[in-house]
Amino acid sequence: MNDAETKSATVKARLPRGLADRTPTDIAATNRMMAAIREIYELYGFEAVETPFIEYTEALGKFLPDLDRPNEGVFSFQDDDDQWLSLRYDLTAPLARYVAEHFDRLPKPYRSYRAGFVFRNEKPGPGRFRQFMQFDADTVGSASVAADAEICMMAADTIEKLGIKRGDYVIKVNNRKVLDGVLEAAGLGEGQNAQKLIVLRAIDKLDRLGPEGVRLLLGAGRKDESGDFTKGAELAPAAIQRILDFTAARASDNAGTLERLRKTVGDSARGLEGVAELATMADLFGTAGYGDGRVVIDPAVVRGLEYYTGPVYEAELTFEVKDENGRPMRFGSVGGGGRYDGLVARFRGEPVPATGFSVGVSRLLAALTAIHSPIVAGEAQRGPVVVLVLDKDQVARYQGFVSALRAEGIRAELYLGSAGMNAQLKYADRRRSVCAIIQGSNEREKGEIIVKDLVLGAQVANAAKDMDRAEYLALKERQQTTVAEADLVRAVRETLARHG
RNA sequence: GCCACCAUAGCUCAGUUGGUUAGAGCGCCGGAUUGUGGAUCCGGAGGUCCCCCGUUCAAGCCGGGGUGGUGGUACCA
Repeated sequence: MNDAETKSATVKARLPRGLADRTPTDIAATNRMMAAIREIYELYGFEAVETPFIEYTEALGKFLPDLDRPNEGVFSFQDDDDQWLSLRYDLTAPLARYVAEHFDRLPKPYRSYRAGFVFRNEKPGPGRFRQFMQFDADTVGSASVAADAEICMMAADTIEKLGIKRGDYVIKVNNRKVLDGVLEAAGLGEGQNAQKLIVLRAIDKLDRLGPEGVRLLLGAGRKDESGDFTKGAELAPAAIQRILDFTAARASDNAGTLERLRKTVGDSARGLEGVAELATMADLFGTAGYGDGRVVIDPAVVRGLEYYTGPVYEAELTFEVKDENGRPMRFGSVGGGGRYDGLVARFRGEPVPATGFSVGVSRLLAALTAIHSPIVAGEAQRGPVVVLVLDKDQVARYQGFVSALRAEGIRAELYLGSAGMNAQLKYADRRRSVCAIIQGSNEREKGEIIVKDLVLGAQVANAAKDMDRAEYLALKERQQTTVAEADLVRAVRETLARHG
């Protein structure tokens, strides 16, 4: 095979878009985040459960019966019996399936948490991935808004536990029933679900498009800068104004917001029920001390998902995140949730109230990385002790040093490459090893080994940039100690102890 | 899906009105030191200039088409 053929036969190493490899640093940062979240969730009395990545598509509610295939947004494939399977796109639908399947043996209300990757076949962007990690907590079997309020407060605790300061985030709360009431008052009744959905999506864009953009979407439609036209909800001007009043109803405090909401829903019974729920939650927040800006009622929050039936919540970072070119990055919410009283009922036929919250771990990690947060910028782990190979015919002897260290529980490895001493030390440096073990013929004849302290060496090198070579070499000598082979473990222990 | 912009070494980029053998910095590998990483100096490897077609004596550069990427927008069940 000539070069050209070799080249064309080579597979290009590339990752599909929207997916990411995780480096040791990423993994360590994620683990720290997960541990923090778990600690709060368990403190609140939630217990762990885990479901698989794959579910029947119909269990996820993503099968399109009219088209006889799953929704495009989910990764799907057919089993050998032709049944459609899908990768889960969130952790809520699989939980609903789990609870329905094991209903009789679960304590009710059932409080559980779970973490894992979810998959969405959508166009990726900054903070948007096709595989990403979520960390959810849900209470199934309680219709009380106390369950919703608790989850909002836990969300606040969780975000803070992740090292985000009070004031740098906010948990926004709204209620779908209030929105329903507003739509009712605006003349949109039961049968107009398609239009309701358009309204929902339009309100969801409020932060990007502003009230005027949303007004267009609620009316005839909106043409964006690129000339693309989005069809609107075709509502009457009075109805549009009522909806915009609703989204702008947030006042300086929760009591003021509730007062405005009462006016906006008019005499819609459902709307008033929603306002009453929000009032009860506001009381709970106030009593628990979360009414200080950590949890606020914000009617502009609706969330895009259809299945929410009552309170909805969203966790937002309030500081601006910029990319390396200084441009602001749009991350969206770093968590959210709400009440979904209908999801379990799909499996059981009887209503089972449920509410839950989801932390977008991947998105949060991306945001924290972008601002160089110390939570995610922790030092990479120290590497193992590296035993150098100076004489290739002495490998067995070197391997013996490695075994002796491992037997004492000290992480150690034999250099397995083929490079010279220089490169071997570079390797140990790259591995962030604390020390390297060196034995050439001179030492071997005396039954000795050298323990070279790489951390101390780095410190000396930094402080010694402009000394002459002789001085530099003299200092270098101090970074290594020569001991008898029998003292190997003791000498390594001392070196490790010096650097924590 | 629609719109805009972009594509030259592992990375960030330069490359003249179209003109021989396409460059820099960083990184990587090696040496200076029988046998000592990170500083310094020296050397080396590394390229289908995204692909195809066209214009031309001549294309990294011009034209057309494609592919890929980025951003916005839509969709996000």
